[in-house]
Amino acid sequence: MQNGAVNISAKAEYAVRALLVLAADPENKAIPGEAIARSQKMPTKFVENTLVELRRTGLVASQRGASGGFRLGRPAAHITIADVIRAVDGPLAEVRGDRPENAVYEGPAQHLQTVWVATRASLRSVLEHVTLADVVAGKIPKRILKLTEVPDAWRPH
Amino acid sequence: MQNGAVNISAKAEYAVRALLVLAADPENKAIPGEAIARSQKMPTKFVENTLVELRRTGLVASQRGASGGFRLGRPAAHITIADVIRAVDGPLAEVRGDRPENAVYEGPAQHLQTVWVATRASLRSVLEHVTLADVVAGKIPKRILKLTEVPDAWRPH
DNA sequence: CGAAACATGACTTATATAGTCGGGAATCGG
DNA sequence: CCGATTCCCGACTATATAAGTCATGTTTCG
Repeated sequence: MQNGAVNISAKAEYAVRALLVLAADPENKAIPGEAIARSQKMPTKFVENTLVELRRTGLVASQRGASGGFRLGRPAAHITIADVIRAVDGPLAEVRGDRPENAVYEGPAQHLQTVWVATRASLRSVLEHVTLADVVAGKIPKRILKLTEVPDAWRPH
Repeated sequence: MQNGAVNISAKAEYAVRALLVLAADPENKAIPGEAIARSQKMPTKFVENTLVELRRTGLVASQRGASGGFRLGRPAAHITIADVIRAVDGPLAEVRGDRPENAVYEGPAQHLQTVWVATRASLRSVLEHVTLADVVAGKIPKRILKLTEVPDAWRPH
């Protein structure tokens, strides 16, 4: 009972922050892995390894050699936070290691599946609708900002 | 990259299902751990251990000896899914093992914290508003049901 | 008293997480 | 074409969590 039910892993968090650094360059020029990691005070090799993984999924492009580095694979406005998290951590939401739609129950738990599906849907409604460009510009979509304005949204429950 | 970013653990899922069995009894009489586990085909000892944990948090009450068992600690309409998950898995949402409000960033990642807080808020908006009684009765709040009606809500993305 | 049932803690096994490390392969600048 | 830069790849480690199992003790009803 140490980890929360939802846990954005270190790897996923680093990945998002690294891509935000790339997204912040309007010319999308190559930036070395070490510079990316240093600018956000993240563990260099770990982040580099993760960036290479992201290249395989096409989210970033890379160039070797002197004056090489990483750049975004497509415009920052077309990469959502969900895209990044899925690329490094797999499906957004699972129940007992399986997808919510496969969680089928009997008896009094019958309708629990609906709750899990709704949970995933609510996650998607946030993470699939914020792009890297949004975060860099500080322009979070209004509907999502509103969620942070409910009483106690910034406090533990 | 085996586990999704959000993972309802086996323990949490068993806990919810066990409490649903209790919630389904309108007289709230004591039900033995073994009967609870068997009725939902869950591992007996594991579930029993979890129920004892839930007793410590007050969500269930227990009685030893012959004709003993477990019963809900308060009305099913006053226990939300979030209550159960928190009791067994801790905080609903964390980022790199810490609470979202503590995730503070510099530079282009500055506004990322807002995204994490919104994510937690959206989770809460579902899990804190469905009670055990709702699930047993199959009466999921309309606002939440609506989430499951968006296109592809029941399909992997 | 004896059977039923909760209570507790130790134990096991497997997997995931969060990294580090070393060397190889490409590429650019001079 | 040489050498510095930088990505690329795989192996390795340590720690923790997850998901159970098991043995034993303690209450309590009938």
